This record gives sequence, structure tokens and C-alpha cells, in this order.
Amino acid sequence: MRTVDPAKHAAKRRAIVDAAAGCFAEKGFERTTTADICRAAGISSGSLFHYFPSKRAVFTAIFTDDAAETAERLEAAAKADDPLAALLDVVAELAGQIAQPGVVRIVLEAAAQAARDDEFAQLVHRNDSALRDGLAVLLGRAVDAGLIDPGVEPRAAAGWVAGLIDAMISRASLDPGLDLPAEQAILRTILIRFLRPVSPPSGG
Amino acid sequence: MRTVDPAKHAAKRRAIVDAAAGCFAEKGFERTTTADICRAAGISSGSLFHYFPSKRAVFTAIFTDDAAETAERLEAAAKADDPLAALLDVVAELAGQIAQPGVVRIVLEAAAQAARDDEFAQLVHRNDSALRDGLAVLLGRAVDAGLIDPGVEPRAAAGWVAGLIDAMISRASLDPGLDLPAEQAILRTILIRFLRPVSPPSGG
DNA sequence: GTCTATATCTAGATAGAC
DNA sequence: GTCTATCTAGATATAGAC
Repeated sequence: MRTVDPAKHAAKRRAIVDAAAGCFAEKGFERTTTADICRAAGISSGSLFHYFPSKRAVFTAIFTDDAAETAERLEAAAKADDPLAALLDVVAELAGQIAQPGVVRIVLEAAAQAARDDEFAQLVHRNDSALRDGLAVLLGRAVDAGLIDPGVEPRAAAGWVAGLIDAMISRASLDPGLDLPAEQAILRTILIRFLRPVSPPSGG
Repeated sequence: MRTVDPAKHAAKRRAIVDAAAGCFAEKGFERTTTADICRAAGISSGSLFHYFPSKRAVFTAIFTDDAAETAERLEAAAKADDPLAALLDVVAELAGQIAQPGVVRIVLEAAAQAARDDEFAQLVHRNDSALRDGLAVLLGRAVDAGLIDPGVEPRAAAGWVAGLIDAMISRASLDPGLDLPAEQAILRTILIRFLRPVSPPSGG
């Protein structure tokens, strides 16, 4: 029998990460103090540094956790029968995350931090690459199935599909009163018009 | 005769802003110290605070200056004969700015700062609104001229045109080796396919 | 594992001479 | 208008008791 319970340790670690994510979303990385995190998590400074070696380690933990979730989504999508429908669903799901409070702000914060911290930039880059790979697979299958314009190069197009999700985040950050369902509809229209075959085989 | 030369004062102020912009792009707002700015501008702390009341005032000055430039661009575009061509040109120009070193980073920094500073957020919001207004005018004229799908609502579409520029910025930040001309071409394709009339009058 | 207390450092802004 | 010198506050991370 061990004196430490790994599950309990993981749960507490997660609770700290969640509390910290709220702080970082509200105030950004630098202006969030470790005292803020401790207050939000209901622990002391000593405890915080027992679980994490530094403030930055708490920040990066948010995004390693998130990467796993997105990977699951893409795996599920890869198994779908209709690759184009699966792609549109994944985009809607990811873009829909901005409805959660704090998500937009922490994504903006991550982008800014990645611009000046090489190690964190690599993490963000890996996450983005995984997303693009997953989207490219769906686009490739959609081309093969004749569902989309064969002229679109899957890898490059995947970058722009990801970019459109970022565009939604950007819009949301600039317009707090954004009508999310309406914007989702436009996003879907842009994607469909971008990807659909230019001259359908049946001539129309 | 006055002892101060307003032109000289403005020039020095501008030099400080330019030097500071480089610092902010490299390290972000919080991690840039006033000492960094002084070193970059070749002045002392005392001088810096003679020209600006605070570090934040230096930061905001960057974006009030930029707003004027974009307004000029939109004014020129409004006078063009072909509103759709003018729109595509403006987008290409704005998206092309990311080729300048530091532009991507300072835009990301601005987005992050706007998320946590209400006063600065209002400035960013005003700039974005002016851009969207200008784009919406061009889109409205393009609809009237039968150049684009009358089903696209100018104001909402303008938001997505601006969003696509942000998408380019996002892509550039994630992929430093981005092939800018190639991406510009895809951006143009997405816009044209999004906007073009669904069923051309001449039936094809 | 959790706490209190604090060492140590750094940064924004100011004072006041020239 | 520009400088040097410095005040003051607040932050990360650690020490060490329980």
C-alpha cells in the first residue's frame, strides 16, 4: 500500500490547471500572479510549487490537455462514412468551442505567448500540425470520393480550414455580441463554396 | 518665436514609437521593459516619460498611427471603378503586410492586450469597425453592380473578409516558412468562390 | 502535502540637477 | 529636454515548520 494516491494527485493537479486557466483567460499570462492562481484554486503558494515547477508549467499544461481532446475528435471523424460531412462537423465543433467563456481569450493568449517562447511555440505548432493532418486526411478522402474540387491541394486547404476557425475566434474577440449560429452558417457556406467541384460531372 | 519645435517633437515621438514597436513585437507588452524601449530608442528613462505618460501610452500610439493608414487605403478603394477588384486589392495589401518583420507578432500582441484592457479594446474595436465599414461599402456596390451573389449580406460578409485576413496572420504565426504569394492566391480563390453569383444570369 | 513567512529581484515611474 | 539616481511596490520561488 502506498501513501500517495496517484488519482488524487492527478485530480488536484487538474483542479489547479482549471483554476489557472480562468485566471490566464482573464488577465493574461504575465499579469496573472501565482497568488491569483493560489486564490482561485484555494491553495497556498507552497502547494502550487509542489505540483508545478513554475508558473509557465501551469500554463503549458492547459494546452497539452487540450491537444488530447482534439486528437480524439479527429480520430472519430476519420472513421465516418462521409468525409466532407465529417469535416464540416469537426469545424463546427471546434468553432463552437468559442461559446465557452474564456476560450477565446486563452487562445489569443496562447498565440501571443507562442510568438515569444520557443518551447511553447513548439507545443502550439505540434497541436496545429496534428489538426491540419487530420483535416488533410478528410480532404484527401473527399477528393477521392469526388465530393470536392480535385484542384484543391489537401494539405494547403487544411491550413485554410484551420484558418477559418481562427477567423471565427478573431471575430468573436472583436465582437462580443456575435450571433454564433449565424456566423457558423456563414462559415459553412464559405467552406462549401470553396471546396465544391467547380464543374459538376453531370454538367450544370 | 518659440523655443520648442513641434515638428522635431513629433519626429522624436515617432522614433520612440517605432523603436518600441520592435520591442513589443519581440517580447510582448509586459516583458518589454521601459529600459528596453530606452535602449532601442537611444534615450534615457527620464526622456521617455517626458514624451509619454506611461508604457501603455507608447503601446497604444502604435495603433492610433496605423488606423490612419488603413483609413487612407479604404478611401482610395472607395473611388475605384470596379468595387470587387478594389476589395481584392485591399485584402491583398493588408494581408501582404505580414511580410514586414514584426507585424504578425504585434498584431497577435494587440489581440491579446485588447482581451484584458477595456480602453485599448475600444481602440482596436474602432479600427476594426472602420475596416469593416469600408469593406461593406465595397461589397454593397459589388452587389448592386451584379458582380457578386446578392444573397451575401454586406456587413456580415465584411466581417468574414476581415476574418480571412486574420486567418492569414494566424497561419503566418504558426508557419514561419509560409509561401506568402501561394497563400495569397488561395485567399483570393476562397473570396471569389464565396462571393461570386451562385447562378450566373446567362445560365451556365 | 500543506502551510506561513520571506529572500531576492526586477520594473515602472519620479526627482531634480544641468 | 535630457540626463543620473533612486524610490517603491509587487512578483516568483524557496525554506522549513507541522
